[in-house]
Amino acid sequence: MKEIFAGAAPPAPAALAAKVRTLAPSMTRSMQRVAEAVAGDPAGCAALTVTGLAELTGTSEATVVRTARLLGYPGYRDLRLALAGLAAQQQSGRAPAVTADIAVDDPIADVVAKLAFDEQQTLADTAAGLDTVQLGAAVAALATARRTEIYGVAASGLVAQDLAQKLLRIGHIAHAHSDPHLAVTNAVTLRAKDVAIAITHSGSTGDVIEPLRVAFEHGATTIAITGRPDGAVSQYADHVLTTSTARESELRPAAMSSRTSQLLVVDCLFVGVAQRTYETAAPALAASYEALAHRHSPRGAPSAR
Amino acid sequence: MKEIFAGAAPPAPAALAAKVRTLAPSMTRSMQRVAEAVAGDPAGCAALTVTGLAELTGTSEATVVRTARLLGYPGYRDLRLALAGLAAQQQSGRAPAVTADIAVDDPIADVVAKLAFDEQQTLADTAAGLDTVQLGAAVAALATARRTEIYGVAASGLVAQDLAQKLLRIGHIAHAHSDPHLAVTNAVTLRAKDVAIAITHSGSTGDVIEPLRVAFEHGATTIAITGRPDGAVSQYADHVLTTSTARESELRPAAMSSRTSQLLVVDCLFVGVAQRTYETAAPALAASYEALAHRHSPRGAPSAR
DNA sequence: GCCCCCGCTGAAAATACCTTTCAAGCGTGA
DNA sequence: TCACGCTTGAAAGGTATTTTCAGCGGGGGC
Repeated sequence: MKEIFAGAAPPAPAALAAKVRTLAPSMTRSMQRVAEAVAGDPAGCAALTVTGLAELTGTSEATVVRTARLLGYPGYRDLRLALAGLAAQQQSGRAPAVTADIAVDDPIADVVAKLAFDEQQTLADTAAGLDTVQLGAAVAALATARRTEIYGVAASGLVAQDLAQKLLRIGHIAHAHSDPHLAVTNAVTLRAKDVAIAITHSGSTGDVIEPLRVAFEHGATTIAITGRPDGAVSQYADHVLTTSTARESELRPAAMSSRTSQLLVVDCLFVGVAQRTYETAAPALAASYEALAHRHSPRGAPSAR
Repeated sequence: MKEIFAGAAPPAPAALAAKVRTLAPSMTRSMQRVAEAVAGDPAGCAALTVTGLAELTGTSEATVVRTARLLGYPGYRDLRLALAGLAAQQQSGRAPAVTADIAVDDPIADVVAKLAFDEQQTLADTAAGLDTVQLGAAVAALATARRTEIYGVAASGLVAQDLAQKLLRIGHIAHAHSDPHLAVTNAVTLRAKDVAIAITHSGSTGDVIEPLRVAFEHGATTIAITGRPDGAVSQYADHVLTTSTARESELRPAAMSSRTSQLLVVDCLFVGVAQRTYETAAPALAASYEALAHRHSPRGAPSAR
């Protein structure tokens, strides 16, 4: 896992707020205080030295440096540079206005606006935080895979199915599994050149980790799509793709934004694979479209208004 | 000199290139070399230490510091921070290239950016085009429904399942159907006070329209979620919720953006229902969360590194 | 034409800042 | 209750930045 992180995370430019949210759960109390200060006032913190930030957050220099490391920077110096960049970006217009939580008595129009905004934010965070090297490697593995098995339960199960559906449409052998027992028995049959993908927001869903572990130990290439790259699932993943974590609330379960984030990652995988296998993918897409045409009413497309 | 500058010039944020040009005439040869390097490649210079920049420009540390002072910063450290900010601004500035279609040879990073942007656009369009009156009526029907049946096939089938999962979590009786035959036989059993929802992007998917028609004729309240409000499905829908239609391309099937749009609508329905039934929904959500806790490894986050 | 003065320049010392180490404190599970 | 392991901050250690200072080169006066 060490190696994964070492190779994976070049300093993040704008994805800092997202990264803080992603990693916050795995932080200690003092580190969270530092991370919070940093995410809350990038400009202000960029002006401070290690000692200054340590005093501001009531911690020590060592803790500040540790936090910087956890966020993926070599040290505080580099975090500070990124902070300055972030501050400049925020300054120049697109200020990420903090959206209020959805309340019980919000009118329906507000609900629509808030949900749409939150999901847009989630997409931006995910795109910013996605490691394109890992993504590229995952795409390469998928493009040359003999077959692909995807494991996910509950909300992540739907994402798994979505990916399977798409890959099938471009002629790839792919299947999604929601049943943990069947998933494990399926994983046993995997070999090198096969690909296994686990999708879990928490990174610690046993029912999904287990099949990935089995696949990993049988020599398959394994990919984890998770909101917690430091979670247990990453142990058995050759490639880790990180989804963003938005704050949740009572009326807005985590499943909602994690799903949005996961779907974006899955779409990226799909498009990547389609690009790499364009010769076969393009005709396959066209053919599947053709095959479904008769399922729609004869005048399938009523004239546009 | 110290005092003069300290009082006079607050650090310049983005006007650095201009400042370099303005002050260039008053600079000595070595300082000009430094200033030139800094103005020419802010990002590159931001990555260098004093010593590095001195070597790069063939000068000494002292000269670099002097140049920084002349540009209005207390020292090189602060110039470097400003440089990082400038680099970040330039970076984020050249973003609007993402509106183009995804091409076969796009690098993976572009794919991520374009997909994220497109989906954000889809969300905005959907939110803008959603009829809150219809939405409110649909929510009202769902909130008081005895049970809810949701019909959708292929990609829309996953959206149907997503909604069913969510409604179940707050104690509503909901079920999603992908099998057209079972869907029809299920629709036959519906009565008044039951709700049927059809999800179809094209608005003309026979396999989904048929069960909705049956439900409609049996007196259930019917809702259509479709990208074509003038399509055949609307005939049998008491409430029509319109999803947005983004342009598609060879590598970006319509299913992708329609799914994003449909999910937003479904989330709005869910949150609306949760609001209206808050008394029972909140405890139910908490309980389902609790019930799943043991499915995750005891300590979700192994210690860092 | 030669010499002296002035200011630019870089090497090295001095300082500030960042990083690492280590032992004490604290919470946690047995 | 005790022991263990993780978290934490103080202080040592190292690196980057700043300052100092002496050398050097050019330009003008004699």
